[in-house]
Amino acid sequence: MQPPSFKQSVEDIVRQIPRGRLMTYGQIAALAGNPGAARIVGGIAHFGDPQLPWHRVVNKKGGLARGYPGGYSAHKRDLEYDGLTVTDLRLPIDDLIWWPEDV
DNA sequence: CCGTTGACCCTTC
DNA sequence: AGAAGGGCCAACG
Repeated sequence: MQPPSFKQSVEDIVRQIPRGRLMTYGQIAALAGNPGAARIVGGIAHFGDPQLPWHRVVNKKGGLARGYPGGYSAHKRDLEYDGLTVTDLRLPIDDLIWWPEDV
């Protein structure tokens, strides 16, 4: 059987991000088998499955997503709904970053 | 098949 | 500390 497409892998990973935890685009890309394809993850975020918790995906700086529908406010609100605290459009990713292995 | 695109990342000024 | 540029690679038309 053929390996799942990159897009498929990314969506599968995002789906597993637990509430209150975060992952970076580059991190997801690497787990999906393509380190460096962080931009692709962003593209999937925009055109991929809207049901997935994309609000738990942030960039390496811990900053909110640029093209998030509704803007930073919407993204921030969704994160706070997960119990997180957003300060100045940024997050303490060092403490919130999550890896599937942490399960 | 080829060119363009992008919710990024890294190095450098 | 912030701004600018180049690189990266799959998806899409």
